[in-house]
Amino acid sequence: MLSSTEENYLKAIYKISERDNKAASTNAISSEMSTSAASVSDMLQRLSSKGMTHYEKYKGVTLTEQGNRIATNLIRKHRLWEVFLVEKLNFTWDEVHDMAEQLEHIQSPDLVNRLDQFLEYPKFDPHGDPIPDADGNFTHRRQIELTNLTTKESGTLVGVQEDSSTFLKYLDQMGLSLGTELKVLEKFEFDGSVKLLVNNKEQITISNKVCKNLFVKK
Amino acid sequence: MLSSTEENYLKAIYKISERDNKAASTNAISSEMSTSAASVSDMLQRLSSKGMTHYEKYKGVTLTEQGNRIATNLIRKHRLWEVFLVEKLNFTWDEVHDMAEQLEHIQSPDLVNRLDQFLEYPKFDPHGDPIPDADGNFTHRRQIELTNLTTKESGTLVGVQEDSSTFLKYLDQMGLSLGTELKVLEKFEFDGSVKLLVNNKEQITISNKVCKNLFVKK
DNA sequence: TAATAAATTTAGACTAATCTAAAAATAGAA
DNA sequence: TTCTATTTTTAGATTAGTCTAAATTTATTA
Ligand SMILES: [Mn+2]
Ligand SMILES: [Mn+2]
Ligand SMILES: [Mn+2]
Ligand SMILES: [Mn+2]
Repeated sequence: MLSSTEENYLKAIYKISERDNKAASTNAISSEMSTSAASVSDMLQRLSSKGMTHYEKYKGVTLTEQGNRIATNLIRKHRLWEVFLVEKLNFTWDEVHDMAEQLEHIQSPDLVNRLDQFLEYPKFDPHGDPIPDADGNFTHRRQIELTNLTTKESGTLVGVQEDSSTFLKYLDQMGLSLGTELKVLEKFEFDGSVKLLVNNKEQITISNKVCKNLFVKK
Repeated sequence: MLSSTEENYLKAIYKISERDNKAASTNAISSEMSTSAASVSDMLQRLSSKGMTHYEKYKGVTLTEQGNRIATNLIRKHRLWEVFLVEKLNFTWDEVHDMAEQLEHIQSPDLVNRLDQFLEYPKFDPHGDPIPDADGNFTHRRQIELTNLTTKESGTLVGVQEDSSTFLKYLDQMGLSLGTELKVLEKFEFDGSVKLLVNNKEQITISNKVCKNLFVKK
């Protein structure tokens, strides 16, 4: 059985490996978790001795099959709890992450599966992220960055990259939520900002940085 | 903000003070929590320096108003989560305690109240224990120990003292659950065991020890 | 390729929570 | 009331997780 701290390291390693498609470096983990590189280095040895990671000094870490299974299950729990908080307790999508960070560490052989059943097996969380099933399989969704749409192309907002509260509240204010229909009216070369038609009604302009954090389906 | 460990100490102190109607002794806490008396002694000083307890060396501890508020809220969270697990996720009453022990430590200003609303403000948990409201007020229930019923008296089972899984499973096997109608047919002086009529149907005999753990309402 | 910069690991220290063993204080019995 | 048993506290160690500073290794650049 792992501590919450160890579990968080596994999640960070999973996230980084997935993003960069290579072994997670000490510094990358350190910055992801806001801890010192020294602490990370220390923890990597412990996780390896517990069979959770493959680790060679100075070369970074990857998850073992067991480590991967635990990380995936944490993501499953995190996202199912987020669905619960939004669907059943009526929290907004910007409020749930911190609670889910705690709830994902609840140890119980059965709880997550009962929750899954209670929620009727949702495939995506409130931020559009896929929820792995009990075997760790994700539903793959063909989604592209909003920046990849060309002028006059349309798409549906299906996901966000960031899930910080400030970013999500900004989206709310702009009238953007999952399911919103978007049409690219104009792309400004100068700073990469984009003028959009939202749900065939309002026009808004958003920065390149915001665009990069939005996923759409054509 | 307190650690889970500190919170557990407050709960133990609350429980003991309530049961014995006096300051909780180091040994009582030690045995309640299965830790050494030395650890307890150490923790009591820390909790006092944080303003959670009134503590005088060798005299035991009581909770301050703040300590009491936190302990009560922990009990509120624990019991509401138990209701959730039984009512919504269909766990049985003997399965939920350990999960609730973890869930009660989730920190969120709002979660417990949303949960309370979602569950439609239950007044009692699956073991018949009262759930304090957001202000810390308990619904008092006039309940008596089954041992206090005399021969030929009847009552409804409304609560259990113990909530260990083994005890609850035993009750299930005997056909006893909250709401069950009981009539005392005979009391055996020799060992304090009692013959009962259950729901005006079956007859069972239970030991004195079991009796002491059952609460009924006449 | 050699020097320098960056990344990583090691060394040593700190805190929370725990323990055992020893010392001190309180309570109970003679 | 004095001795003894019990309870409680203190002393000293240990482990997980963290830190800063120093040492080491790897990568980059001249
Ligand atoms: Mn999240
Ligand atoms: Mn999410
Ligand atoms: Mn319980
Ligand atoms: Mn209960």
